[in-house]
Amino acid sequence: MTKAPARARPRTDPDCRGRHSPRERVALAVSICGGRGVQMTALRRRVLELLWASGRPTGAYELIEAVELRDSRPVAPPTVYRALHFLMAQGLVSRIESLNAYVPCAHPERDHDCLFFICSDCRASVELEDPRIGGLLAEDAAGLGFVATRRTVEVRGMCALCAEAGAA
Amino acid sequence: MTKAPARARPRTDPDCRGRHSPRERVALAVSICGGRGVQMTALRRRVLELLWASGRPTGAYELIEAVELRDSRPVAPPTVYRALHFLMAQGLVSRIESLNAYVPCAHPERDHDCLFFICSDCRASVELEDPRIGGLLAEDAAGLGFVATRRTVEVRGMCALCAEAGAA
DNA sequence: CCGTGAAATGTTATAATATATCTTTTCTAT
DNA sequence: ATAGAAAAGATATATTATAACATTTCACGG
Repeated sequence: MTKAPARARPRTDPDCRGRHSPRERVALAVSICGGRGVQMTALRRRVLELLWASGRPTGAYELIEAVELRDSRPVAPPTVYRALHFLMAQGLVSRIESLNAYVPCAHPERDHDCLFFICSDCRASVELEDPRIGGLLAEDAAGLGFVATRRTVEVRGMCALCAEAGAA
Repeated sequence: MTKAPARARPRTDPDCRGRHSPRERVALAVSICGGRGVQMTALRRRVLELLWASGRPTGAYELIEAVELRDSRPVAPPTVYRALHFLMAQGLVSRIESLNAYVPCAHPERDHDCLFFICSDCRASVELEDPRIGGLLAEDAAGLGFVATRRTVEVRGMCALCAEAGAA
């Protein structure tokens, strides 16, 4: 008699940054694009690098400045917005709607359903996967006859570090 | 031996509009504000009325025009934005982040956790309550030591009516 | 009733975010 | 090499939201 399959559990993965460097992240993205036959151009790559380097949700205009700084040339908004649209379409970046900001996706290799915890204090965000939530949303959608294509789940509040600092 | 408490179930309530007129909705809001000792002014009330009348998520600038039309006078953005902030603070209106748009809350009398299903085709939105999702989010937050204050859950896709129309 | 202070609103200007459109460059595949 | 497609550059503008300060309104105590 085999063991019952484990219940789906949230995949806490708050800081893969510690285990995978931005360089590795970008290399993975390049490889994913290669496998899909889409172009990870220099600009798109630069935007992704900067997002990984930033460490927190980053606005489009901040990215524009960062690209200008890094590449020593003027860059207009559509340039960066186009790169962001591409990266989002490839699942390499997510937009945090409640911040008008962008974050690199921790696990682009999996087909994800991102769930963000955003600290109102330090503005950091943590990405989690919890397949149970997707399951409930699917169930609710089915009850409405609704065909879901995209899910946005964002939780605002205070992260453990800031709560600790505040309590001190 | 008493029956076990029923499991929490989603409260499907896609169209209370059919059962409660906008007038009733606004009257309820007025009464809630009265009970809280906050002022439901003419302007705030007008904005709420227009949101109920609209029947779909409505942008701030659309509301500005609607107020101007209804009240035959020019209205500047801060006027409407302030009313929206008030209504959101009272739980009478929610912002749909992924649309930059506002909707009246179906059940301001309950302390809710709104969950929106937004049709990309007809732009309508349906509000649902599913306490199970709040529960999972709370659990995930606790696992991170995160203290949640606000939840945004938005599902994009196609509603039953549009899917049907499209399939035809 | 009247004044007073707080809350709300009016007014003007501007910030922040995002896209439309057209041109030029670069890349891919033959 | 070169044609066609994709990407990026450039310019202008649309959309969403707030800052800052002036004026009005309103509840309440005198």
